[in-house]
Amino acid sequence: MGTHYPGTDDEIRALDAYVKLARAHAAVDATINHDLIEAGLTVSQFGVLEAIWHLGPLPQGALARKILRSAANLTTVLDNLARRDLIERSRDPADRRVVIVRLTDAGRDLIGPYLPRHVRPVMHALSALTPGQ
Amino acid sequence: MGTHYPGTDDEIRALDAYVKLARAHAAVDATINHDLIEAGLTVSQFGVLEAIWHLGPLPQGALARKILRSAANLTTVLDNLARRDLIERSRDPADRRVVIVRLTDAGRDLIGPYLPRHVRPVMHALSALTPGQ
DNA sequence: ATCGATTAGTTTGACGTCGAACGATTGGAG
DNA sequence: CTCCAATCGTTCGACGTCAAACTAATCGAT
Repeated sequence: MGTHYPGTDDEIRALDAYVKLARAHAAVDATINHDLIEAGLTVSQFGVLEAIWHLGPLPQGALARKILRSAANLTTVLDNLARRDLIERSRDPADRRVVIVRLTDAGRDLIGPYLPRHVRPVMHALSALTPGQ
Repeated sequence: MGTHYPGTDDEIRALDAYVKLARAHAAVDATINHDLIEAGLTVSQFGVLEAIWHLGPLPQGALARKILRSAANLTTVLDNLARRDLIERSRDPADRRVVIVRLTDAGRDLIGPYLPRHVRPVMHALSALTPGQ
């Protein structure tokens, strides 16, 4: 974003820290993204699959909080996963407002073997970074 | 995203660090976003206005690199700013491929007085955060 | 002078993201 | 039992974001 604000030393330090933080996150995210794209997944999609892989079928609301997204957004992300038959949705019989999200076999096949492979790029991106921070 | 990966200590530490980084960035960004929304600006729009406020009229490409966005994306962001008459675009007579972006009077009126007010929330978000990091 | 390679921006298509408004369902107060 | 408020998820509208394909313009080598 550029730090051209002519403020006090404190202000300049704060902006600097923010820019560093943003860049660090962007750098790691870029690596992760690149890694995920090869599996045909976005970060949010991966988050969903990872969550239900480890925790089992979940209500949509819990899932949204888990991956830090809005309920509205999760609807979209799940639509895209469901279109590829990686997840399926079903009403909770006990409370018919609730939608339970579960992995399909195809989803399990995709995310299961992928998890171990995914960790390495994350570690690499971080190790290339944390010294500077 | 949740750290449920059952890996080595190193892997768990790396994922932890990543999650912390992501959350830190999200937290600061949320505060900044909230602050900007009151001015009716997105982060990218703010970045554009801030850049040309400090640096003067810029070619679109330079602007894209400055705010770390793709050229395609900048086209969209500038469209939205131009629709509100906050910036204007003109061809560079010396190289007619180049589009020069400049602030309008309305843009200057909006961003000029806003800059000092904008710094405070950033500092506040950061100071509430950096101890944990 | 010409033609191919390069560069600046735009368009297109796909996905993400949110807030606000909305329909369906549930649970509680009376 | 009835009705109203709260909750869950979807829809809608607006914006952001990128890669890839494209147009226009420029530059360079022949």
